[in-house]
Amino acid sequence: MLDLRLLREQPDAMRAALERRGEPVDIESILKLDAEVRDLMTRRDESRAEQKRISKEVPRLEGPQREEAVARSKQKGAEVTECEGKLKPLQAELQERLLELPNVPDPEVPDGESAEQNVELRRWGEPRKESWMKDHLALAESLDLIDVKHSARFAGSRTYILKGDLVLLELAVLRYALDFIASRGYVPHSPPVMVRREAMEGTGYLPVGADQSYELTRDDGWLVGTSEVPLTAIHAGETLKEEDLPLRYAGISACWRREAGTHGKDTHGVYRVHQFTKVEQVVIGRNDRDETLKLHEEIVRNAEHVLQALKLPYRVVSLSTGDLGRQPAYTYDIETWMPGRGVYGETHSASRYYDFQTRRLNLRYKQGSQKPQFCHTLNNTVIASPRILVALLENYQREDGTVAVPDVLVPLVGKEVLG
RNA sequence: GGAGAGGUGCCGGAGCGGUUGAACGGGCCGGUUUCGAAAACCGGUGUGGCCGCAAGGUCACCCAGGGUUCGAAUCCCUGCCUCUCCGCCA
Repeated sequence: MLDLRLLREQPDAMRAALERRGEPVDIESILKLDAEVRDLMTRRDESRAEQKRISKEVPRLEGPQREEAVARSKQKGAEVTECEGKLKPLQAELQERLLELPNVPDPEVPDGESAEQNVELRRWGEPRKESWMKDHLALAESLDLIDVKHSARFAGSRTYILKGDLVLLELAVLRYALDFIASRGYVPHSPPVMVRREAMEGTGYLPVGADQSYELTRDDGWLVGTSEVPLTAIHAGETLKEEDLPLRYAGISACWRREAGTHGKDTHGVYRVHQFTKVEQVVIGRNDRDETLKLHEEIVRNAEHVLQALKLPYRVVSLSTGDLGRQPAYTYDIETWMPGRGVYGETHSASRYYDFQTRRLNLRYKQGSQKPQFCHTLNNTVIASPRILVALLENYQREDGTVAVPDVLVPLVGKEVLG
């Protein structure tokens, strides 16, 4: 959520910044609503102040004087009720409109209409693509490591069954990622993946984007698409102590995505699925842009470190305004080389939000007697499976049709070759 | 699923219809005292909205949302959460 004060004070600059996302933004009608709301609030408060004054007199009065005071107080009460009747729907609408606005892209975000205009920042490793290489599904099926035919029958599209050694590899890579991120001071959390509306709304996944999440209709609940949601919501409504920041959290959880609007896209194998497991890093920091930029670099480098340990070639790109999600102000994606696809595929997404999420969550901090301020938030993937398995299988396959286990995972898998 | 108890400020804990933003104790901050510290004593100690250059004014907030009343932390209803007991089940 954006700062209403900023919208009031510099509407033109805000509109221009938001419209870089390629959609027209109607700030005027929001400001009009805001003005009406404030006017009604003033009138409401004045009536209520008068009513309070009168009703304090009541116990000291008797007879007709008392009757008269009660009547006047009642009159003021009616005015209050009238103002509130008008105020409520307007406030609800204003809140709704504010929740619908996306974040302001940072000036550094490259202009663009889509992922085509994302800017590559750096590459690591040597991408390999040999003629004998298979894609991950053909490879895994030949080794009996993935079964999508049976899962489709009883669980639907975009589902999968990992089997045999691949289960060990998945657990190993998740464990490796968790151990690594914990060693960097990120406290591991295994959070609920079923959360209330407020947590989804507070992190920006609602109301816009509701069609991307699974809603539990019998109960008040939503399945999260990432543990960013529960981890960022942990301290919602609290005022943290400045000296405790930044909080570095890691989450491991199941993640659920409806993938609405992606029919026919990435349908092969387990690249794009409805349920997956992810180790995530979340940072809750001070309202300090320089520090936030440093933390952003930190979480990207953390992920790069894991990919380098796994010896997977990757590149880092800066998302353009056309590819940037609604909540982040800036996002780096890390794309890992996938020989089967012959391209780099997105495996990580590292975003900074500034105070966009914390305004929604009412998550603040303060130092001593200073005024509370909204925290900044950031997050990034550490490892997401099965997508990372696509990269591991395809990059580690050998000409004889077997798959090697990355050195750093051998102790965790308990073997050097899959199959 | 059934029965009961309860949710008050940083913490503990009063208040149960009017002058209570909230007694009292603890914590924390500042001061007095001290060579220094402890103890003691004195003072201070929430957040948000609106108006205002400011000083300040005003409204709201005692889990949340409704209601009763001239007036609610206090009464009523609903929801959420916690605890105890019973049932059921991993």
